[in-house]
Amino acid sequence: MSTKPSRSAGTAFAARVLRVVRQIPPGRVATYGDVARLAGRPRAARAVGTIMRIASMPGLPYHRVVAAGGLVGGYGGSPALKAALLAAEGLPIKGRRIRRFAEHRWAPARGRRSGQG
DNA sequence: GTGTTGACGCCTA
DNA sequence: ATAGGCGCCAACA
Repeated sequence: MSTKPSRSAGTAFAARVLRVVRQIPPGRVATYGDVARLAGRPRAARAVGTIMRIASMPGLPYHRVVAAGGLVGGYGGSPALKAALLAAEGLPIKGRRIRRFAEHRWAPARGRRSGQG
């Protein structure tokens, strides 16, 4: 096994980021900072955006990753689409922001992994 | 190895 | 609420 990770969006951090995003359930959202933190790099919120843009995989709810404060943030293609997707999941989108963001903010299962298969 | 860019975060005016 | 600036990390030329 290689002692060094792969490059080009194949880093361990990138894999962790995708893993976290995949855990975000419908109707909930997490911030780039939260994903970065859960991925092991609490200061890499910006890098999270970079990774999602590069290592984007089909099937992952990238639209559920928003900026701090409940701001919808950016999105590949069109931020408006991101807001529309969130609104379609029942989130109270107000312009470029989510109302009562704290109540819709997602948190990973603690103690045990929710992944049961 | 260096410099620039970017789906960010927080502070200050 | 709006605008400007600095710091952080990873990908890319």
